[in-house]
Amino acid sequence: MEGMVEENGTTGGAGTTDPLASASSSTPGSTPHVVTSIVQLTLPSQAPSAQVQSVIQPNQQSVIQTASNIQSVQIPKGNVILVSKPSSVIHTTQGTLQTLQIKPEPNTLVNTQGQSCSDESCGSGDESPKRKYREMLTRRPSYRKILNDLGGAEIADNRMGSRPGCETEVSLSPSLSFAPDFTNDYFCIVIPAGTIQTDSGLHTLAVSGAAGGGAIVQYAANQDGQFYVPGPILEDQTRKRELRLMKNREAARECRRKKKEYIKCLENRVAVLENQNKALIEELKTLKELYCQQKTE
DNA sequence: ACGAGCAACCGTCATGCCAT
DNA sequence: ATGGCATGACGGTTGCTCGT
Repeated sequence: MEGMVEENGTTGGAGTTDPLASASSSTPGSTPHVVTSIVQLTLPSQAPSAQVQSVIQPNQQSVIQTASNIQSVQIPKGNVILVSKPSSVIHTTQGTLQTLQIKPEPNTLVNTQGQSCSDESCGSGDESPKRKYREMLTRRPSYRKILNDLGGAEIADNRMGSRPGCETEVSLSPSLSFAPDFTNDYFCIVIPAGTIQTDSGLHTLAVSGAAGGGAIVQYAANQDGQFYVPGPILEDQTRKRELRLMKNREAARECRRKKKEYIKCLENRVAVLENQNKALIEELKTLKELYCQQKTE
């Protein structure tokens, strides 16, 4: 296990990396005990030039390293991961999910635990068609749960800044929506006439949907049949909704970013395992030949 | 040029999970 | 119990490719 020949794939920028292709297109070395291979890995939100390489070594170690600012992480199970980007999730050849937390000094030890991927059951008494349809679909374990199972990898809190221009639409019920008019300090015309039956005076209206969170809105009706909602109350609820939508928007962005990273790491793990498999097959072949030679002598 | 098909991305909603 | 966060699902938009 002394000789080392490397195979090195090439890749484009972060958006065009295909670790699977780069891994499968390579060929193992011809030296009998060579089981080292390099698979390129590009982590999301890195500069295109910041490529990452994954190396399988004879003792089945897995090494992932970037082109710059290399930090090494020794993993007890015989995996070595070199990364320069925090909050990355790496699958190693051991079949375990590795979560990485980069610390200032190199050779940082990271946790190595198995990944639990048990499905969640989602029973519910709600029998709405949409709910039924949703229940038909399987729900993956959340990335947060996976990370928690792994011992709590810290995801960098690099959220993007908020964007202006949120909607002002407020949903009152599945069939009602309106655009508040804040030119009036006290009441806004909110609902077309005829959508709700009412008598005169002030009424209360339950705001439905996750956005509203079951809030109660007071409203009044005029002779034209138009409904009014007290401005300050509506303004407050609209502000809360906008805040929530904004936060959720950013959360969705972050979630997608993590998901992409997770998928890339899975793809790279496939590439690593393929290379490892290839190398082991090669080694087995060599040992068989050696055995046959000795047998014939 | 134009429409269909597709993939990527985004915002929103619904809901599970966790901390308090 | 409740609020906040994370994420799956859904629908819409946009850009690209390809066939006509």
